[in-house]
Amino acid sequence: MKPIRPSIKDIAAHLNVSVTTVSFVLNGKGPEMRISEEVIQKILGYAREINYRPNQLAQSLRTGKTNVIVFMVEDISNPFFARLARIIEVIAYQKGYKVIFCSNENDDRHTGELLQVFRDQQVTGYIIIPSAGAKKQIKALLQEGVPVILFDRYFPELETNYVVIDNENATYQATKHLIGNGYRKIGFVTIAASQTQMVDRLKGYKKAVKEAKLRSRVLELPFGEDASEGEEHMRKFFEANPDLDAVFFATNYLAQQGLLVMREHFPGKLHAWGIMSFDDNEFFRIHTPSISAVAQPLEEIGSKLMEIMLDLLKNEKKALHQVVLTARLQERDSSQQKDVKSL
Amino acid sequence: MKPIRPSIKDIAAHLNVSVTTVSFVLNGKGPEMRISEEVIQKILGYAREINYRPNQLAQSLRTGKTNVIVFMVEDISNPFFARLARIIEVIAYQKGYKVIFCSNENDDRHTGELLQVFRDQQVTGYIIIPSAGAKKQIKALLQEGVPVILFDRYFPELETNYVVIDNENATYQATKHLIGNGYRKIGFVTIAASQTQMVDRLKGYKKAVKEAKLRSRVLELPFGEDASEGEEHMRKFFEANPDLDAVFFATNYLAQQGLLVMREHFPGKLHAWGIMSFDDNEFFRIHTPSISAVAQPLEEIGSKLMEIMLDLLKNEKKALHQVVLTARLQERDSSQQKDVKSL
DNA sequence: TTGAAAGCGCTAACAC
DNA sequence: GTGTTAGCGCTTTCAA
Repeated sequence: MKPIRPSIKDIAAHLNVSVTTVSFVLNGKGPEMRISEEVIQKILGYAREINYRPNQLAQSLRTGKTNVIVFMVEDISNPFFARLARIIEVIAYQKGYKVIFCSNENDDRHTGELLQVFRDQQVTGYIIIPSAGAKKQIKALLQEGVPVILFDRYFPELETNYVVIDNENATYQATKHLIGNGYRKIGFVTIAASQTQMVDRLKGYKKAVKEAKLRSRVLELPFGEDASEGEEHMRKFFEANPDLDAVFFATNYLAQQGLLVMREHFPGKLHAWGIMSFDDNEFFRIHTPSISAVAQPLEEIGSKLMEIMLDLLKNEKKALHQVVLTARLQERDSSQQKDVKSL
Repeated sequence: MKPIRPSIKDIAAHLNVSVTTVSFVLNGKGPEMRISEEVIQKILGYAREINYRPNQLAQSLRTGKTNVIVFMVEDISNPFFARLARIIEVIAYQKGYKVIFCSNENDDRHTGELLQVFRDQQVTGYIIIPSAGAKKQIKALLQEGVPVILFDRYFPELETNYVVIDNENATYQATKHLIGNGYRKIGFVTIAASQTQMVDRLKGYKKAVKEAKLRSRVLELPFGEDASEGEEHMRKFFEANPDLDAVFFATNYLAQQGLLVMREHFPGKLHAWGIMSFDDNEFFRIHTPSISAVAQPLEEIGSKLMEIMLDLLKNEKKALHQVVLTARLQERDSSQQKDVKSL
């Protein structure tokens, strides 16, 4: 039933030329190999006629290139990653690459296992958000010489390509924005993690608070907690700090949990407090009050990642690309002038 | 620099056995082929020692099986699809399959192009949300004999595997719930599409409304509009129907757009109207008022899809799996008893 | 200018 | 029980 797909051999046989000639022509090396125009046209024409499509498996086996790019994130169902995936996908398919995606759940063992699988698959390139302790695995990958790009965070000690945003400056500016709008007792909710991006965000907050001679009030949630535990911690933190007048969530899921806590336990604060989140989100526009956020430039991150990837794939001598992009502060109602808000 | 990966041949050479023996043993056919326990252990031991991993490309070229499953949805950045992707992913990797995902943008040409690419890649199985006019492409795929499962919607005229939910009954029940809670003038916002799931949702709404001897008020947005056009249409619809006391959005992104419109142009209605959405969402819990929704059983859909896929992959004689799952009504504040609400 | 042939790593029919 | 060998479909060196 399954129609036998024509192979290069069939073409050669039909046209009374050798497979070599066909292969050369099909790979655009006809002119280079000085194959006669007549033969070239004959082959191209027939290939089109029978709708010839090369067997990519065979091609890959031979060349060692699979044209598959892995996109590994913490959790593909996180809207931030999902939207990025979408952007990467579009560019990759345009350029003839396929994307395999996967979630490492921020777990080192899982990261290692997945990378093992992909190595077996001879994956062509990697775009990775590394889990906290994945330095060794990443290093091993680098040593194989395959293109690897980290993003969102990176290992300063490792000479890798990466695309990140200026987390420190972004939180610094956003915190200053809150201060500028009259907030003085700003809580910062983050997770206890040594990952560069979280460290930098905390740094930015502390810098702004210190400059304004305010006291920093940080809640560091234990790493790896589930949502309900996090919510419980936040509830206690808000309770223990009744004088807070603003809160800054260091990631979008922390904001999500925090908003829920506020809604359920401190409904009054929802409109009284200044609220700021890292990572923007469609729903922050819809929420009442609408939530101000540090918006990562998703399009830019995605296209930069692919631009670098394509460059690494093309050029034998691999340059080092380390890109820091600027985030944008999306001001909304939740961070409006304090006095105006509390009216 | 790149360490040469040991091949089956290396093992054979090192152990003074033939590649056949090695191949059999490694594929667990040792006992079947009555290869001596001693040789089996020797091969297994050495393979483990040098950390042998088969070249999957060669394996695939030979067997024609790639162990790659395609997961094609409208838009992977839609949270509904992203969460489903996550569920599929976990199961697939556990079973030794890889998942390639892609978005067809609900566009037939795009669907066709993607399928072409995957056919070239010798993809092992397909899980697809078909775009509206993709019947022909799906049919072609079926004829190749590869496992195909549709979900979310399907083509009744095509004998395919599918996993869907009982859209009609779900909207019927949800509409009855609104009616039961005192709402009488319920608008239904949907898109003009012939896709089974949208047709069924509208049907369910109409049935409930008719049974209650109420008038149906439907806004059918033109297919393929962008968000801002949709919002404009909704604004006009709400304006033209000032007596509405509830609104039912037929998809999560329509709800998203609608909530924004209400927030910006009819803030009073946000608390006065009954609101219901199809497809649940984390943010519906956080929203004020929290939004009631018809929740699709994501876990169940995902595991059912993979269960069917694994069955199709395993069994030569392929059974037909047509599964209809039940959605769950998630009642929240936005659909509370009308009189209670308007207090 | 074109063709023959080796071989990528693996499977499996067939031979011994 | 184990080995020989012919491919899977393609690229590429070498020879003509």
